[in-house]
Amino acid sequence: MPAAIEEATNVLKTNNYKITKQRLAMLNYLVEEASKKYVEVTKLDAYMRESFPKMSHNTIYRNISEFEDLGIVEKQANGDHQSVKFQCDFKNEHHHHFICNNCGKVIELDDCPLSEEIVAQLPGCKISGHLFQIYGLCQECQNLTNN
Amino acid sequence: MPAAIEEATNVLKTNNYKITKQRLAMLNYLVEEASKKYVEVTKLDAYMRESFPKMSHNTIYRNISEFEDLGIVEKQANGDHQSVKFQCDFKNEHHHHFICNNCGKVIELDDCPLSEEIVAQLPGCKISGHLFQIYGLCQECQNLTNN
DNA sequence: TTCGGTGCAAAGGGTTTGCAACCTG
DNA sequence: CAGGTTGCAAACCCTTTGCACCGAA
Repeated sequence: MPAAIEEATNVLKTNNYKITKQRLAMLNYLVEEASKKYVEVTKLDAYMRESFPKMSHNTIYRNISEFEDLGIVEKQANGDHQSVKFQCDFKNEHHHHFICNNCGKVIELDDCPLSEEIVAQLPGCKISGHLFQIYGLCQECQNLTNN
Repeated sequence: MPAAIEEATNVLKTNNYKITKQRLAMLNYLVEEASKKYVEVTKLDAYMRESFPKMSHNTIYRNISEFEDLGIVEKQANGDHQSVKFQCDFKNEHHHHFICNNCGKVIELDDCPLSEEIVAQLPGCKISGHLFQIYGLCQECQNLTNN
């Protein structure tokens, strides 16, 4: 069993969630397909139901939601679609991403742009979070579209 | 007629869109309610159909989409909801926002965090855009929730 | 054995579509 | 008057819900 999946199942166990075939199948897919890029939830749903025809939307969506609560998965609303990414480390380290518009690939950035000068522009505001993402085409996808 | 609406109708005319009662009603609402904050499209839809019971979803959603194409409106996907904000100046000046999680109020920031150091971390990538938003509670909403 | 997890099927909510009638320019 | 725009109603897609059965611990 890959380390990432073992980590994830430990998180589940620790939080009194049971390890089921369906959850393992979803984790497998996420580790394979969504470790370095965001995958649309609808694609995950379609894939799971193709591979395991009896699996229900119910199971898929509820588990994704639980994975999110546990920090196993990161969810974001990009355009009209919800996408998820497997959280390789569960340390919840603060980081930002470049995201390829074509393939969804993610590149982590070193810096966080939330400087003190910016905070100073928001007197009286209680800041609870922020979002910083860069969009574009990764090198591979540029090559593809040039052909 | 408020200047903002005149500006918007000019954009419409310039692009060969007709000025209809419905579009004016929507612009009015947007100028009133969505000039300094994001408003959920569903709220706009509900309000328009309450004020003008014969107005159809069709009209509302298509017009919002056209307004977006023309730069009259800014759309964003926040969580599960689509929200829109009226673009006060159509100059498409580059700026970022603090957005209040409670009332949707927007405060413009002076700085853009896309530095050269960050770009340098993405060799070979073609950057097409970026997003930087700070979330939290504005002063007014903090006071409300404390009561 | 127990209760959390699942499959099934149906409902729900937001958004889009097709088309005839309408109205702006 | 013509073609863009609208209203109506239904379809659509994604997601959630209710409930009886199942199976991990």
